[in-house]
Amino acid sequence: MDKLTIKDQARMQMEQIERGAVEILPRDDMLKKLEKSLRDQKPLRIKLGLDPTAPDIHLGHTVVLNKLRQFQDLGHEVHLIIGDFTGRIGDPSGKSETRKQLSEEEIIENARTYQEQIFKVLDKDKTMMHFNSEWLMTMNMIDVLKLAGKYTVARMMERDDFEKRYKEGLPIGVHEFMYPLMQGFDSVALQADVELGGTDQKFNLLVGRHLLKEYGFEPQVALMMPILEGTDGVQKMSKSLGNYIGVNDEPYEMFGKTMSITDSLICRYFELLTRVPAAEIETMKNQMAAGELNPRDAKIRLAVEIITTFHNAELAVQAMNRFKLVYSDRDIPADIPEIKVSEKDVWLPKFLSEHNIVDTTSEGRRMIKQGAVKVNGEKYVLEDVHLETNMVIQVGKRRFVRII
RNA sequence: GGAGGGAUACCCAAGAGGCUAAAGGGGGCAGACUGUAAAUCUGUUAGCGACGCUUUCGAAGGUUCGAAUCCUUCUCCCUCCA
Repeated sequence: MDKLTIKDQARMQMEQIERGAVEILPRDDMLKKLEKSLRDQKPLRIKLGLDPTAPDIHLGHTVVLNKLRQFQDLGHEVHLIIGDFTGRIGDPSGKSETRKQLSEEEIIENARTYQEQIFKVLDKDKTMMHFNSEWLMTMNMIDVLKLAGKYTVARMMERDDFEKRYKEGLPIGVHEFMYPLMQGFDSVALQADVELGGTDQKFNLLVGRHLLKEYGFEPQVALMMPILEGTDGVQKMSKSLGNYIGVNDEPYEMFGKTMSITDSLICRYFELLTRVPAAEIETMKNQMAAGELNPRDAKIRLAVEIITTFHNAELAVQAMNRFKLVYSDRDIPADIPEIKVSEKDVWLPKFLSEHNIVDTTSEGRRMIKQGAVKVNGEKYVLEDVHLETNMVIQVGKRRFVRII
């Protein structure tokens, strides 16, 4: 192992870097940068920009974070940029409408929450944090115009979402044109070697590459990771769509959400979210196709892997057991919320809404009418109920309370 | 600056004075089924101690026995022309 040439080492790094990546632009530059880094014994500067809009990180974000972690393990430097300044504009990427602008307090709070979660994946000691207000805030109008002059409206309009919005008659704020330029300027400020992003970031990443050149630096390489589909299997995972699994979700919540993904997503999740070797994933895929492996069991394993990563193995097993109890055995879990009552004879819809088991009394009535309510495991169709100590009320499959 | 067009529930989208708490689709929730919070099918999807009442069709006024629908003003968006 001592006699590996620099080219060989670079190739080995490249192989790891390419795993899971959708596109590396340009690939040759990546390889050259790796070689140079090895030769000069100087780590590459890997950049990732974060828009502090949603404070909660979900598994979709971790796809890119995992890749960053890989770079760290290969000895490179990770630079995270909290877009505290750009967050005030809102990234137009993949949006059919203009984003809300954030207040300063929101941004600070979100950035703080971000950091807490990010280090579940990244190595804190090898990560550098920046706020892009550091350099964007101090620019004056001349600097801004100079920056704006580096790109043309026509090229800006090439961007998929701008074009689409324009055609569909949806508004595009002029300030939104500045977003890719500012993100690109972040790369200039950092002199980034590589910038990571989802495939939706392609345009922004390439603008960064262009700007580095314009400002007389070595252009960055753009590395794009796939966008993870949410639990619905159709749209990308996002908090606003509600199809996400958050890294801060409780183990049981994570388990359930993982079990709710569509079967066709199982292998993809394994590939992008776990460290299960590719060969093993391939085997599972074949077994499922052949009917030898129940997709449910594959999902159980997936859920355990995910919870182990973000919590620990013990909690993962607990969550699994609870899930099996509730769904496979149709039983009542042990640790359900308890409600202390003084009144014994209650109107159930009101009771359920008062204790946040349903949102409104109307919904409560609906649930009863639909046969979704069970008392001590028996279907309950009346609206009035006489409560007793230790009585268990269930609404739907996963909402339980115990009366004490 | 001028001329047209538009805003409907969580989202998309019908409706053009009473039959509209508002079609249809998506999403959500529930039931059945099972292999699971998968797939499929079915139901349901403003609130209220409720065969009634209250709020809801960009906002505010007005016409009318009666308005999402007609009128006025305002806000926001789009298109074309400058």
